[in-house]
Amino acid sequence: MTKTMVKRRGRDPDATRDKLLKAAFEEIYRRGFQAASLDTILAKAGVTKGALYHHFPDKASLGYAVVDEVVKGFLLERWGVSEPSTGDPVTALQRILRGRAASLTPHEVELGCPLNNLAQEMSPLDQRFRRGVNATFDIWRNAVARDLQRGQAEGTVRKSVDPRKIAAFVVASIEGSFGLAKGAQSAAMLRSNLEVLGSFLESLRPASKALPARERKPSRRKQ
Amino acid sequence: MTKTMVKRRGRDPDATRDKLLKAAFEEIYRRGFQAASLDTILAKAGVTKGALYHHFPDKASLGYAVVDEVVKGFLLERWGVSEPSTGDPVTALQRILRGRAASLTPHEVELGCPLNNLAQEMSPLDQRFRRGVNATFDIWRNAVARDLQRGQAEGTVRKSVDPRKIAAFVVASIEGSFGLAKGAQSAAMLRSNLEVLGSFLESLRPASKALPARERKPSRRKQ
DNA sequence: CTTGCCATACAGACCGGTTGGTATGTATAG
DNA sequence: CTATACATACCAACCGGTCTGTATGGCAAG
Repeated sequence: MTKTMVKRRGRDPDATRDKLLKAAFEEIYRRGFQAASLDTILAKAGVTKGALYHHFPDKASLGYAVVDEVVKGFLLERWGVSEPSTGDPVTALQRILRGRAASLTPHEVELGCPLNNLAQEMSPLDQRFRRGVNATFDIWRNAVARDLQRGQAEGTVRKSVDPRKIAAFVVASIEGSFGLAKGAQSAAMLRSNLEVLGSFLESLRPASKALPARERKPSRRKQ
Repeated sequence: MTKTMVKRRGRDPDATRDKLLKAAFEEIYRRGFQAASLDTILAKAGVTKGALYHHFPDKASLGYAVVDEVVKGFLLERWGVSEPSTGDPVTALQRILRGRAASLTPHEVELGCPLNNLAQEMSPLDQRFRRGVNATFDIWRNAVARDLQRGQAEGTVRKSVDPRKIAAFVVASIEGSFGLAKGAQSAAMLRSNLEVLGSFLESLRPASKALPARERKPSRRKQ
């Protein structure tokens, strides 16, 4: 109890590290990695260069840590990759899309997806950045692909489609939608795109016998 | 004949400007706008600061000019927006997608779409950048929407869809595909995504009577 | 045709500010 | 006492931008 409790005064290296990561994330999210100023990050975190270079060997390593320890979890949680999904994956994905569309903030419409921002800026410039960012995207893609595959086994997804290809397309469409909406500064465009993507997902269902399947009532059970 | 001919030696302000624009485009494409060094651009263009600041008031204006005079034409030409399309727009779009998929270079897989790069980096930081970039995207989106609308009038596109929403989604999917493929450094992923998008476009056709419409033979005429 | 002029079109030195990074000093916890 | 966890002063490199100097080429005057 004396270990990690009530130690706010004096030394607390973990808290210092966290403050650095959080401040770095915000600054990088706003200006991009290369344009992010260490002095600004330091000021925002309320620490000095000594603290920074005690915890990280250089600016790049701080960036890697932001990807691995902040952005990654942020994204996977926001897109429902963390918790396992059950039931029909098309409906599950559509629900996530609708949820995201409903909970959009002006802030994230303006700044876009932090992981995609880093991917676009740093991929050609830094292999380690690229690997780290792409690893997270891979987790997302694999999760979607696995769900679709399960859907195929359970008969809720057409077997003629390639789950991995669809998954890659879904993720790309989402990120592209965020990116273009950011350029257009239009939450409406983003919502519309997510909606179209949802209707595309509808086409992944197996063709029911002579029934247009335009509307579908999800049973109101929590699963 | 004495005006613009054989004047390669001595003064040629237009040529100087073009060299600056081209060098700036390449440097910005590689490093991003903010990280693009004027000295590098000048070295690549083979001119000096005096020339640069004679033709452009500052770095930002050089960037705007790159968008308007280099990237814009580059993109619109590459995606068939310049020449008007005739006939069924779904098939036309699919052909463009296949053409792009077939002509991908490792260079553009590595660096992505120059316009989208600028959009992602600069949109939140510089209103004029954002407007310029978004204006070009708007031209593209409008062209696609107009084609789809014409398709609706001609009976080759379902009337239940919103052309503008589909157009925005198509452009977003393409840009997202380039972005994610750039992060994954995978031309295969990019091609696969464009292929999936092509199959999505297929679903825009009006439902023919009791015929799965999986395959379709485009008549080999140049249309 | 020639001469002189002057706006144009650069060249290149220079500048203050900011950058990431380092070196050294010091207080704290164990 | 010692390793950890910072704080602070400092640095060379580079940044975008400015300033001054100069050569060119068209044009008007003679």
